[in-house]
Amino acid sequence: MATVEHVGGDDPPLVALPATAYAVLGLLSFGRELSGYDIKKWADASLRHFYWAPAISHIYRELQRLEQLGLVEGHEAPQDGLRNKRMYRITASGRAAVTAWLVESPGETPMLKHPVALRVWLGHLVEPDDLTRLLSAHVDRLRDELAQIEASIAGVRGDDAMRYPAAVLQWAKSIYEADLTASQTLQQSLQRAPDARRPTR
Amino acid sequence: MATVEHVGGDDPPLVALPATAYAVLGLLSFGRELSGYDIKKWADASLRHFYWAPAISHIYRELQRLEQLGLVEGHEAPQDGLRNKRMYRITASGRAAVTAWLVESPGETPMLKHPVALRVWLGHLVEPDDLTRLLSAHVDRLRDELAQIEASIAGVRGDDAMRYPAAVLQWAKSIYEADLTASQTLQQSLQRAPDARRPTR
DNA sequence: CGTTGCATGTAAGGTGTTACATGATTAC
DNA sequence: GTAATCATGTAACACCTTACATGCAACG
Repeated sequence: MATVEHVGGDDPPLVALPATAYAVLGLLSFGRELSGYDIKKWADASLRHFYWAPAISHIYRELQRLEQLGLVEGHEAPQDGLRNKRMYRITASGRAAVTAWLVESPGETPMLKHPVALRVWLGHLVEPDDLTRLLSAHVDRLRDELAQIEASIAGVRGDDAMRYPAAVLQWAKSIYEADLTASQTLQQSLQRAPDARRPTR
Repeated sequence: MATVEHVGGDDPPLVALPATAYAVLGLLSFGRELSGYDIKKWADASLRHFYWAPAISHIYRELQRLEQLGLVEGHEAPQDGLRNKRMYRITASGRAAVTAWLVESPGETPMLKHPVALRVWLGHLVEPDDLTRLLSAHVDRLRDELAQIEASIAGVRGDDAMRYPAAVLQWAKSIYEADLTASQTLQQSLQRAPDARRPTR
């Protein structure tokens, strides 16, 4: 991967990168200059809820790669007192690359990696009480996450390009709400019909 | 990682393994002997919907590691005409390890990696029609997945330990249904309030 | 007669993580 | 004074995937 292939008329270049690289490029496609640190914060507030919670070190390496490929441009921005920032902006070919990826790549299947579900799935190995506690903690965490999503929605500037991020956060909110109610239902159904025997332990 | 640490009274040993290793161990904890191939099929029919869709090669390597750690035991099972199967069963210390992990490890946060959401989030880069088509395709895929989940639920044997897998599949069904309705709502909301200007492209 | 299913495994390499190094400023 | 925030980056390494190698049986 990470090789640049010229396809068809030699322009625009189609770049084979992982989806997460396009996510970083996408964050820069809203027009503002961002530092690696800015990207991390924005990703944590927004992208995290439906796509990715990147490690900060990973973002820095991704930005280096994207710069080598000419998809972003970085420059030092002196900060008084503080350490210099390195600010990045997307290039024309970067913008073309994300757009091409969006249109051409046939969207992979979504994936849900839910450790709580995995634990309940293995419920026969633990005491029923353990599951109840697990699900309660999960519901609490969901309430937290829902509050954060609402804060992110409130924080979105009302301009044009931001319509889509706002709409997706709204969609994400529905998903987490569904998780919340389904988890409560699950908890109740496990209590209502408790095991006759001891768990196989 | 993958080192065995003895904690406290030297028994049971606490094993530091990735969650996916415990998923494989968990599949074996239902008591039946399974081959790598069996595990792959079962994971694809069940685990995939809420946790993991492992590569078959990964499963084979994971089983090797688990055997070296003494958490599973494998033996050759001659098949007439066909290639030999290598069947695995969980050991007592394997069962102790999964159970300890379930009880002690404080469940990581779930993660949702949703390429469709990412694309809609970047909606300002594409034509509105592209998003409509994307969401339609997504809804179709969801209907497929829901049908598969229902098939898996129907295929679950009605015995004792299988209560939990059935309950989790039911939970997963709710999540996918929520995705379906939220995606339809999203699609409509994007059509109802179309962009005044051309997309910034 | 080609594809799909059954069945196992190795090799190579990309993706993404944690740990570490560094250092100023602000808040408790 | 100690923690948190701002800010960037390297090194090491674990995780997991794709590609490849192999081969029989059954279905259309």
